[in-house]
Amino acid sequence: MATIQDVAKAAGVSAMTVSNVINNHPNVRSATREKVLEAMARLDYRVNVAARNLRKGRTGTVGLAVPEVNSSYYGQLAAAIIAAAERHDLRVCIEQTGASRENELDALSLSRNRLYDGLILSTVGMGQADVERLKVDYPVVILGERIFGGPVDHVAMPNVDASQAATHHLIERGCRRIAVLRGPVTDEVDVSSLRHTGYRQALRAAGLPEDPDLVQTLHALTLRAGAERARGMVESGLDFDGVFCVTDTVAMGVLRGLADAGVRVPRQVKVIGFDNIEESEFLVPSLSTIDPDHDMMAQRAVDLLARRIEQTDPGGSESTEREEFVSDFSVVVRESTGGTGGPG
Amino acid sequence: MATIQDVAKAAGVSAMTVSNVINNHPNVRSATREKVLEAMARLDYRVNVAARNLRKGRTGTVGLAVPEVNSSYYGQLAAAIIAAAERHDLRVCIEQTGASRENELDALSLSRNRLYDGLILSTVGMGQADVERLKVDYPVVILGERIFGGPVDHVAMPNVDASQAATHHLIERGCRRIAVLRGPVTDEVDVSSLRHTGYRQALRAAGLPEDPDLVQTLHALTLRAGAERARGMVESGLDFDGVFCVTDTVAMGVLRGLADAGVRVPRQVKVIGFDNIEESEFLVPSLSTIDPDHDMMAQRAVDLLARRIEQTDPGGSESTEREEFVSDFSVVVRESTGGTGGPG
DNA sequence: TTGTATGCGTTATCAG
DNA sequence: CTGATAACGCATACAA
Repeated sequence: MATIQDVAKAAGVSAMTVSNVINNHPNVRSATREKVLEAMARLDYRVNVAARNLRKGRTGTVGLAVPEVNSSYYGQLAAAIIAAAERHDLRVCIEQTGASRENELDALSLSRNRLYDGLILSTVGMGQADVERLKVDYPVVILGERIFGGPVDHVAMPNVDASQAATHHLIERGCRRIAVLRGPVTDEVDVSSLRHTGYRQALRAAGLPEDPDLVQTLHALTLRAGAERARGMVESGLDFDGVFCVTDTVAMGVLRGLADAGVRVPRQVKVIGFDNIEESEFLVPSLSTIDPDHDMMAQRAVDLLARRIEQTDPGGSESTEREEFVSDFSVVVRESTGGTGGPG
Repeated sequence: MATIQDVAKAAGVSAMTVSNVINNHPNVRSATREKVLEAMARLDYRVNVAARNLRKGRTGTVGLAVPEVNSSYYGQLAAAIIAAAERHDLRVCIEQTGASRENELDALSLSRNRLYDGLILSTVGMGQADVERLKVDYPVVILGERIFGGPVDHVAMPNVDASQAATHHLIERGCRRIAVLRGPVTDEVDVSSLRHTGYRQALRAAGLPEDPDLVQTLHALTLRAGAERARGMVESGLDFDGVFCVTDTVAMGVLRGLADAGVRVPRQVKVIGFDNIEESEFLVPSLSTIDPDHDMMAQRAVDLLARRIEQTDPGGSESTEREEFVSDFSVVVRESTGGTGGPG
């Protein structure tokens, strides 16, 4: 493999000049530049990123720690983040944490030994008690629900408000006995608890009672769990006419489970989810849901991280206050709540 | 940031000894080891991976170039590959190529400037004409359909056989006018052409005519394209009683489109897909499909790549013949072809 | 068992 | 505008 030295020799210049050409420094005569470029092409020169990283103290790569990529939600989030990072000339390396607190702390505390310039961490296992662990000396952006007021930038969804809006939408459509399908109860503030809170607020605002039987706790927010629970709810004779699912994935399972149980959606039961994953529009019936503007969230998370990374530069700008960004949202009305919104 | 030198000073030993401790070399007295570990902990020492990479000429990271991660299929593939890579102590960095030939060649010819020890490349844009470009001096494994007999290891699906089996299944179930929904016709051997071939073989084997009207070419293998085309087929009065979709994503769209058009599946039309993405089981009706054993494919791809990487080591084993691995497959019968296979 | 010296390939500094 | 020198942090011969 040709090095800068080899190129320099071949072009009859110094290594420094080659480096200047590579990095588009202005002070290079175009004749010299030509010579160097020719030599580089001839020797098929490639920069050695490891050497450059060592010298610059920067890798041009950020880590993205998410529970998994093989789910619609995180897959789409990852894609949006990769795209946003590209605009900052950053690569993205994905770490799968499996939603375990240990793995999240791992990704955080090591950040893979400074393999990354910064880390975007989607917290679903860590909690408020771990907030101290966020005090690390490299750029971190938290993407998620479980940590607030931490020492790092934070991008979150409007979970409570949006869930209230979703539930309110069901009420508007005439539902009076609305079930909520949520994840396990922990002592953390997580996606489920926040969205559950929004659900309760909507019931209260409408003067509807909160029936504990209508609170359905799943062991995991999966297709299968949603399907099984929906079937179980019908078979057990539970009286309900609406379902608010804390994720679209669960809602998709619920649609399947209700179909199994012979319940018609939206006629007998209306269903709404949360996330607006791509598939929702194409289900039968198409799924009403909350759209939290993922692209914007991804963009902001990357922008914040990139800013922090720049701040660690020698000539970087002043360190600024920690930022908390909450995305916008909208209610997407489709067939599962009586809308007409199938695809196209 | 503490370096090995700082630790050495703090522990009263040489940098060499610290290095030995870090890398678990045997020849260190345990007393010395303790001292060093204590100093490392006290200074919060982290190895500088850039320096180590430069020194070792190896990064411990492999690239995975796929068209996108925000699709069920590639998301699930990526997850499987990340998991398999972990077993080899390799990190995975995902490059999204957007299915463009240029980006694929890019990922290949640079391999990001030796940022990766090797590359798993899912080819959907490159073609046989680009086979020369695969002659690079670092480990590459091709995952896909469009390149055969190339100079690198190759992991592929049993596209033709499996598609024949899928179509045969429709025939068995009584279909006589079976449409195929495929991607754009190129002059390459790609997913669509191979699976289309399998479809034709099944028709021929059953003595069924090949009606060109039943060959439906989509501009893209997306949910929307599938849905729109299915609707169009019904509205145009096309006579068909079965659909073979070259991917589950398209099939999912088709189920939606047929529902829009008021066509009952499986009663009036039977549908089968290809890939067995996770969602297929939970659709209404659940989707029959081909399961090509993705985990096995991912595992093999990573194993092959890891082997090549080892071979580039100074003390590495002999270079071996290029390998071509074709996965197994099975037909998964669910409701969309009259099976009972809903979830649970 | 531990230490010394050297170089991996690049770029920042500063001198010419 | 170009070049010499040094240093980034680590790991490896080799010496002690």
